[in-house]
Formats: sequence, structure tokens, C-alpha cells
Amino acid sequence: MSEKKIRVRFAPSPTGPLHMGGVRTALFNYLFAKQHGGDFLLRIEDTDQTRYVPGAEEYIIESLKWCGLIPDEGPGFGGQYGPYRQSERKEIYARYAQQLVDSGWAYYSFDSPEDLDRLRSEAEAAGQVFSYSQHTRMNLCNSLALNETDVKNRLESGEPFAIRFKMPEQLDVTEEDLIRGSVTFNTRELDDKVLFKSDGMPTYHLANVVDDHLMEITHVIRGEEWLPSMPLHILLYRALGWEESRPRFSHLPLILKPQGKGKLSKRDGDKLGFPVFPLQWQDPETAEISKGYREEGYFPEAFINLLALLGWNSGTEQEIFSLEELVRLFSLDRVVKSGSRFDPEKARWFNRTYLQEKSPEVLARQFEPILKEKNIVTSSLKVTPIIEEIKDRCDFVKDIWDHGYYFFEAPKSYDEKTVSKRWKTETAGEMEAIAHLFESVDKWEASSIKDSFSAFMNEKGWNFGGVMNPLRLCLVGGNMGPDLFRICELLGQSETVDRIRKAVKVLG
RNA sequence: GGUCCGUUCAUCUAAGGGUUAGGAUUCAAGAUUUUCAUUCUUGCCAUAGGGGUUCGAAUCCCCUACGGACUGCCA
Repeated sequence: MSEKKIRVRFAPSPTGPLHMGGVRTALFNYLFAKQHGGDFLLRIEDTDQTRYVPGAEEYIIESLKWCGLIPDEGPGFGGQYGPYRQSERKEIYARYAQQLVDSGWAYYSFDSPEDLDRLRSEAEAAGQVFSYSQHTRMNLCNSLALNETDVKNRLESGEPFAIRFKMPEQLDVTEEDLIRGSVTFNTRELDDKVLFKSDGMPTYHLANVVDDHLMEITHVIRGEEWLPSMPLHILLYRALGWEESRPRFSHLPLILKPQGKGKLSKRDGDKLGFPVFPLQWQDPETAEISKGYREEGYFPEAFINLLALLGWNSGTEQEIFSLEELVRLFSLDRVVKSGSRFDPEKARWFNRTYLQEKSPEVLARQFEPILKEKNIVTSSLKVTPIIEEIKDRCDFVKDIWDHGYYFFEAPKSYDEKTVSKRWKTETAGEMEAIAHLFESVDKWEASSIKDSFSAFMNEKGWNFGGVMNPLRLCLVGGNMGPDLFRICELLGQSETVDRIRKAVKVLG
């Protein structure tokens, strides 16, 4: 086993946008594969035709690409083990389902979905739970309970059937989960799962075992929600005679909602205002739009980093990791067992940390689309020093606008609270005097503006705070912003003077 | 209901029998910034409860409580 090439797969179902928990599963698979010099495959699990959602597969692939998790094999990525869409592997599964029936590990079930629904609701009404299992199978309509000729007739007459796994009685199934350690189930408590549906498609259970075997998957790394079906999968490998080469299992903890109970869902994002999906998604039926990390302005590196730390840590105090570092340091036995509550605040902090590490030039380039959207024409030469001045107050590229819009357009209004606090009766006259002073400044740089200003203030004997605060109000429309003289410099001499005069006119 | 998994500050987590239980986020206070934000410093805050085992338990065992997943011809 040690000489076998490591191969893992990410196997989402194209039923909608990829949840961030799904992205984390993909990430952990990717990290594990790359660390061992192995392969990371993408397999589309589209065995449920009724849940097909147009665009979902494209969405999944685009998401992985945005995150930098490029599959070695998969639909559109090539590979020697294809096809990588289960709907295109249909014939393969029927053969193995038949093999299981022939060898006595599975049986035909003729019970209609309606019959089973009825049994379930009857049981529920009686305060019980119906389960198709070793305890009930002999009372139901299947090839175990019916006599041979009856079964033969039904089959020959084309009556629809499903194939169910014949769960052994009283058998302990123990597996060493790479994250959780030893986990034991007794088959007595397990039901007879459908392996092959009456529509000719396999269920997840059969398809994933067959494909993982055929694709030579060595490690199955998936969400905790699959833990209860692990014994079934193990028994399927046994039943198909593949036990020797079967993959090892690891079950990742869930990502829980920020507050309240349960796992993170789409609704939490809507309610608390953060994305749950990597990319924006528009539901093709309802046209409803769900936010994406990309569109919200997260850097893919930051998104990956925060996902990696949700359930894994390096054992050191380091929190910022590049994908390359994660590949090097990742290890399944440092994955925590308990579910992690998602913290949108910390997610924002991760993005902030990445933003602060970027140069003003790079940020200026990323800021361009926002300026364009606002119909502002300027040059990167002007934008770069502005960003330098305000980047440390930003978490996202779009914050550059929120914290620095006044560099690009004159204030349209003046913050009321600041006006009432700072704008006195004598202010208009003082502002006019400053405007006049500024017109005469020779070298329009922060330091010389400051010198002229200070000299003038001392000469007049005016109070600095009493003048600087309203001056700031004239230039930016409020009481925020970086050093006032830097603002003057970046605004330019004539714009600065114009803004002061305009404010005097408006505020009197 | 049943099966399985889990439980360290509000949140993410470290400590794999011996530490004043560490870090990060959030929050609060102070400093700096003649503004705002940043930054810096400081502070608050945790081993779910009960029994064992042991010289010694967050760590090992048992019970209880709580939380979660699963229990579909969905994945």
C-alpha cells in the first residue's frame, strides 16, 4: 500500500452551488494529494436525474479554479480513468449490481416508493420508525420473501425493481478512521440500502464504491455526514471482492452556523450578511441570487486560508499560510474532530491581513474596476499614493472607495454632526483666509503646506484645532481621513482651494 | 425513537499525565494620531457536570448532560 500512488477525489453532486464546506472538503483532499505527490480528481456525482440543476457543474469547476484547486483529472481536465461524470458511467454499475445479486449480497425489491411512503407514515403515526432492514425484509415484496417463480415472473414481465443490499446480521464492522480513530458499527442496526434504482441508475452508495475502486482511489476524505454509511461502503468492498485494495477513510468535521444550532446553511448567510458560497450563484428557477466570496471582494488566498484553519491547525501559532505552505504542512491527524462554528468576523480579518500585505500598485490595479464603475477617469500614478495613504484602514479592495472617495470627487454634502460641532460663526472668515494663504503656497507638498499653515496660524494666534477640523470638513465632507496636509497635497492646489471656497459658500 | 460522532475563553484553536491552561478573532480600556481609522499596550474571558485510575488528569476509563450527523429508489 505504501508504494501505491496516492489518489483522492472530490465528488460533489451538481445540485446547486458549492457550499463553502464542500470547498473545504475539496481543499483538504487537494492538500493531502499534493503533499504526497498524488492525484486530485474531480468526479461529478449526478446519479439523481431529478435533482439536476443546469449550470451547477460549471459553477463547481469555476469555483475550484478560482480557489486554485486544479484537479489532475476530471470532466474537462482529462485523465485515464474517465468518464468522470457518473451519468456517463451508467452501464458499469448495472454489471456490479447484478454481480451482487448473483453472489447473494443483494436482492431485488419490488416495493413501490408509494408503498414504502405509506409504511413510513404508518410507522410514524404509531410513534415508530420504519426501516427496510433485516428485521422487516421478509414481510416485504422482494426476492428474499417471494418465491422463485413469482420473482421470475415479475422480472420477466418488466415490473420495476430496485436492488437492495442484504445487510448481514449481527456483524461488527470496525474501521480506523484517519481523523476519528476506531469506529465500530453493528450491522444489526443498519438497513438494507438501495444500491440500484428502478430508473437504471445506481445510488451514491454503489456508484462511489465502484468508481473509487475503478479509479484507484486510495483515500476517501469526505464530510462527517457520510460516517453512518461507512460500514455499508466497507461491506460493499468486501462483497465485490475488493477489500484488499480498498481506500482508507477520513471524515471531516462539519462547519456549523455562527450562532444557534446546526450546520452552516445558505439561510445563515442571508440572515447575517456573509457569503456561504465561493462564487455568486443565481438560482435558475427562482432567479434568487446568493452572494459569493469572490464577488464580496475576498481574495482567493484569504478564502483558502480561512477555510484551512476551520478544522485544521499547524500546531504552531502561525495563522497565515499560502497554498504551498498548506500543502507542505497539512496533515490529517491535525484535523480536529469537533464541528467548527464559522466566524464571519475572523473571515474578514483574514482578508484584511492579505490586503495589508499587498503593494499599493497591486491594489490600484484591483481598484480600477470600481473607479470605472463610478465613471472616474484618473491614472494609476494618482491612485497609487492615495491607496498608500488609506490602505491600512481597508479590509477589502472596495473599502478603498469608502475610505477615500473624497480623493476622487468633491464632497456632495457635509456631515451634519461635524458641522454643528466644528463650524462656528467665525469659521467662514478663517476658511477664506486659509484659501487665500494656500493660493500663495509655492511648493505644493504636505510638509511645506504645513509650514506655511503653521506660520500663518501662529501669526494670527488662531487655535489649531478650531481651524484644522473645519478645514478637514471642507475637503472631505466629514471628520475622517489621513493627515490633512497629505490630503491637500494629493488633492492638488486648485482643487483644495476650490473645495474650501465651495464649503464656505454652502455652510456660510 | 435508534445508531454513530463530538464537548478547552463569546468564536477558531494549542497544550498527546506535571505550564500561572498559550495564541488568534471579537469586545473593553489606555497611548499615539490636533480628526477618523490604523497602530501599539493592557485587560476581560475557558477545560460541561459527576465519579474513578494516578503522587499528579484538560489529557486515560465510566456515567450523566448537552450538541451534531445519519436514519430516502438524495447526495
